[in-house]
Amino acid sequence: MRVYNTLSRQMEPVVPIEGRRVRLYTCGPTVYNAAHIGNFRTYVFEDLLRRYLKYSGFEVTQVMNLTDVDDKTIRGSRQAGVSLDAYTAPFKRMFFEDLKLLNIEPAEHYPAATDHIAEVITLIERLMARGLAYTSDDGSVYFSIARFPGYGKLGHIDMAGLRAGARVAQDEYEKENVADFALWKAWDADDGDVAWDSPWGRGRPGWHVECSAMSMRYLGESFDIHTGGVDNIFPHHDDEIAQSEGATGKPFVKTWMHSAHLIVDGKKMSKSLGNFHTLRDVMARGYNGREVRYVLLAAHYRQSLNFTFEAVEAARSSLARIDAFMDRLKQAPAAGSSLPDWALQAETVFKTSLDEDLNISEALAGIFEMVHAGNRDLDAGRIVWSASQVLALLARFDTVLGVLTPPALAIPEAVQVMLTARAAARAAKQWTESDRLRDAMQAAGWDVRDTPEGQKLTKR
RNA sequence: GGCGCGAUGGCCGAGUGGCUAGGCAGCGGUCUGCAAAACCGUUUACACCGGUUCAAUUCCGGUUCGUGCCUCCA
Repeated sequence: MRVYNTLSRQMEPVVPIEGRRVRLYTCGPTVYNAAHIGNFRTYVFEDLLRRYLKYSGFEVTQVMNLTDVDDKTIRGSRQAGVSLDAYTAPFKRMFFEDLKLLNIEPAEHYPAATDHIAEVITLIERLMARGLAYTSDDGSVYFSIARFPGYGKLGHIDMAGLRAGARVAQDEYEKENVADFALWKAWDADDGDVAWDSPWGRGRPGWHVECSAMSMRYLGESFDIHTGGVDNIFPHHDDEIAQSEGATGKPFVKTWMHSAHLIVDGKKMSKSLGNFHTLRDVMARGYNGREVRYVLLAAHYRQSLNFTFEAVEAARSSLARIDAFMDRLKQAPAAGSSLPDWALQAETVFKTSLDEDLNISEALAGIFEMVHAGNRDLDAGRIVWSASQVLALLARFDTVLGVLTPPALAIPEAVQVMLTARAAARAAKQWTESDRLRDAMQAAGWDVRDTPEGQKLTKR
């Protein structure tokens, strides 16, 4: 398996530092609101990576952090008039619910920043001891980028060429260099009661430092893969490299992987354009997590993805096609004991495609070609292969894709009654009554079609 | 200004120096009481201008348009 490493800007083979275990750190959410579908694009990409590593025979230890203390969470809790914990708790809960809706496999660890203040302080002390950090008069601690050679290597930022721009806050005059970043922020009135004791006085951690502290705690000082959205390359991930390598003197991360952004209707998602969607917004329009997952999954992770409701509709139809094929396989007579050639080919395509930087589009194309070939055989009654083995192969694909298993159908009582009545009407060849019941079920959101095995229901 | 990415048929989205990606939608047919599903067939491509080459959607240069980052945004 090869992946694109942002650090080297090249494709590189995945070779774990230790044995077959891949240690993976994935930047998680800041829990100050409901995550939007753009966030989930990244989490779905990370889930694909995790699942495919396992499919390829690696073991995975994944960490996803929860940022539960920063400017936004503090501001939110103050506005709501509740404690920081009380403010972030529901967003944490909602985040895990959303992961479940999208069938994202749980990581091994979900450390929260507020539970790791001790680790943060220890890390800052190491940086102080090595002369890479300094305190300001108000009791904040900054990282000195001038004392860390190679700062900006991930984002390929040439610090000499940076414009001293409008986005540098006015009140940060205490820093030696405008690009120095806070490791520890001294308490001020806006922080309310959010503060921890430290050797430098009361305060709270800077943003970047939590990721270094928590990744080292759970994955060690050097680990295999670190991921996030492209916007995190600089400064966040470059700052992590500076802090971590500055403190340990060891390489921090071997491979950096970044997902491109999602756009909506061809434009950047923003609240002012009215194209800003949370997962719940999309589901409120009648789509399910599986359909959304398919849309987010189906495009290559380094390509920006255009999210439209038309695409969700297309995802629904595509999935229905696969569902119908799997249904047919379940009904197929027991015949041969091995896989047909077209299934073996799909397996090869699946592997060679995903091996090459997770080329999901090609892998899915391989599956659709398999559906096509399988249907043709089924129509022709040319079944000299084992349907159950084909189903088992699809199930193995699904350990990676997580979209092939349709949600269980809970048929409402009223629909069940109509279904039974319609079966009777059909037996008596009362077509008018049969059609009336079909329309009624359709109005209730259920499509019914007639097959040699009887009626089949599909939820719309 | 610096460092990047992209432009493929009605829509989404792979890929390749010569050989049908795939999905959705459309059209014709088979099947069906009628449908649906499925299958078969089928229409619409590689932004523009040059160059390299026997051959360019693919490589190189330029143009246009879009887009990301450049100090706490996945």
